[in-house]
Order: sequence, then C-alpha cells, then structure tokens
Amino acid sequence: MSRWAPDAALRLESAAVELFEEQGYGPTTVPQIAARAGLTTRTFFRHFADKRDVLFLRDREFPDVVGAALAGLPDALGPGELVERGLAVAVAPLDHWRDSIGRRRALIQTDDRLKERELLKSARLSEAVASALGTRGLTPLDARLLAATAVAVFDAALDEWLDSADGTALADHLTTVWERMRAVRG
Amino acid sequence: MSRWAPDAALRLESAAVELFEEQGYGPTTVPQIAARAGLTTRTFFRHFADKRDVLFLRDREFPDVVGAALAGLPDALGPGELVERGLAVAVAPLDHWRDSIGRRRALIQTDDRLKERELLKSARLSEAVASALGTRGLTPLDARLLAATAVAVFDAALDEWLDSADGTALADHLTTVWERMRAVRG
DNA sequence: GTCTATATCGCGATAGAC
DNA sequence: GTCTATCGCGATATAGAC
Repeated sequence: MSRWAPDAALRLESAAVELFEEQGYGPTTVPQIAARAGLTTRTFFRHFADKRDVLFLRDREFPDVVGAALAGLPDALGPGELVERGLAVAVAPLDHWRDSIGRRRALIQTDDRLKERELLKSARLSEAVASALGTRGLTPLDARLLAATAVAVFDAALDEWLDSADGTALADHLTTVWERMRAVRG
Repeated sequence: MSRWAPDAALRLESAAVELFEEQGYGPTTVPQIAARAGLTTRTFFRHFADKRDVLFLRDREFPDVVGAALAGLPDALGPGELVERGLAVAVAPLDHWRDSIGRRRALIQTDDRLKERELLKSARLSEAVASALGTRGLTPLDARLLAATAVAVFDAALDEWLDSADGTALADHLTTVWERMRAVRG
C-alpha cells in the first residue's frame, strides 16, 4: 500500500458528490470533502481550481474528444452533416454513464454557481467545435453559429435522454432533436 | 444634497469598471471598489450578490424587456419571424451605449469567472425567450431550440456590432447574422 | 454596521516513486 | 538524486450571519 492512493481526484469527486447529495452544495465545505476522501484541503485545491470544479472532472477532455471526432470525418461532408455525425460519434461512450451523469445534472441544477460552470463547459465545447469547423473552410462567424447550434442540440438531447424512461440511446435523441431544430425555424 | 447619493449602485459600478481596467479583475478587492465609491464593503454586497455582479447591473431587466417585446407582437407571426422581430425591437436602445458595452465586454473577456456570469445571463435570456414562445403554442423542446438559436444570433450580432468600425446599427447586424444562421444550417 | 466562517492560494517541508 | 504528490501553516478576501 503506497502512501498515496493513485486516484486522489476520483476519491475527492466521490466524496463531494455524496456530501452534496446529503447536505446540499452550499453547506458542504471543502475541508469536509477532503476529510471524507482522506486528504487535506490543500490537496483538494491542487486537483481542482475551486469547489465547483470537482463536479466537472469528466468534462475536461470532452471538447478534445469532439474535436478529434470532427477531424476524423471525411472532408467530403457538408458542415451540417459533419457536426451531426461528429457529435454522434463522440457521444457514444456516454450511454454507459447515464446514471452518474443524471445524478451530476440533478446536483448542478440546485445551485446557480454550478450552472454557471456548466455553461462555461458548454461554451468551451462550442469553441472546440467552431475551431474544428474553421479548419474546414467555414468563416469564423459561420463556424460559431453552427457550433452554437450543435451545442444547443447536444444539451437538449442530453436532457431528453436523461428524462426518458425507455432505454433509447443518446445518439437517437440527438437525431430526433436535430430534426426538431431544422423544423422550428420553418 | 442628501446624506446618501441616490445612485450608490451606479457609483459602485463606475468605480469597479475603473479599477478593473487599471488593475485587472482579480487583484481588485471589494473594499477598494467601495472606498472609491465612498461607501462600505457591506453596502457593496447589499447592491450586488457578489463581486462579479457589479458588471451586470444593466443586464438585469433585459430578459423582461425581450419577453415584453415578444408578447407585444401580433399572434399571426410564425415563431421564426417572432423572435427575429422581437429581438430587433428589444435591442434598439442599445445603439446609444456601444462604448460602455464594448468596455464591459473587454473586461469580461479577461476573466473566466466573468465569462461564466455572462453565460448565465445569456441562459436567463434564453429561458425568457423560450417561455414567451411557450405561450404561443410551441412545444417546450421547440421553444428551447428556437430560443437558443435566437440568443446565439444575438450574441454573435453583438460581437459583430462591437467589432465593426462603421456605424451600422445593431439591428442591421442582427438581420445579417440571422441570414448566415439560416444559410449555414443548409 | 460588525463579526466571522470558509474559500482560496502561497510557501516550505516531507515522503515515496523512478 | 530528482521529480512529483502531499502535508501543514498562514494570509487574505469574499460572502453571509447577527
């Protein structure tokens, strides 16, 4: 048994989720989280920029994953198809995590500070998509608008998926929501 | 001259903008802001929920303004026209404030915490639009998607307006960006 | 208005890993 | 030895309680 368990960040995340669910986000203190994970407050802040960040451990790589998915698709696709298929690819692994994603979302909705952080993560995802679209020749404005559209679809599809009782895959919700997105403006 | 100048919030806002521009957002402390406005720290927190909020004084009413603009338009309009015209109406007064809006935006872009707050404000605007669209018979999903589209167009148009050298009105940028949004979705 | 908790972060020391 | 993760102490500012 080594002095440090190798998964300090993960243990801190688990402890935080438990405490937030038991007591709420606001009343839970960082020392409490650290203590439950068997670590110190100082260590918490070495792994996470602030108290909110502990709920967003998984999101860190997602923009890169989506960027890579977009980069890997054939050049022949039009921009609309590109983002639609890119998202579908990047999203596939999430089906296994529905439960923990749902718990996390429920927590986020209890506090505005957590909502803000979630919105920042969505904005970063949008930037990653826009950047990938920029390399395919779209103007910055067009890339930004299409990226914003894609992220709006993604966020809505995620909610539909989490709220749906049947076992429909996230990718199928994405398809449905894209369809609605195209229909509403008509 | 009364004992309290009646514009405490406005003076705090001015002091904060000056100090943020001089020293940056992070290094500026609330006691500094309060002192420059001739007030106490406690008074600052009576007017603003937190340090970031001092830059968002003007945004408070905007969702309601947009909601009212949407409510005032004829029922006969389709949803797409509705949001497009509603935004154009709500946005008209902003042309007089381009300079201060630009300074504020420059400050917001220097710090992630300020970006987060800005994103929350955009999200609230989106909710207000979605809510107004809900009363026109759109499904919650359709309302949400169209509202997200409208806010994305608004945000992009605002940036184009702030970055443009000529005196084109914000409403004209809105029109242009709506056009691009429709085009890029092919 | 005053008082206080607690989030946040800088610094130096320490303990294992390689 | 060097590197990295952790600890312990301390300082400051935000934010909320009374």
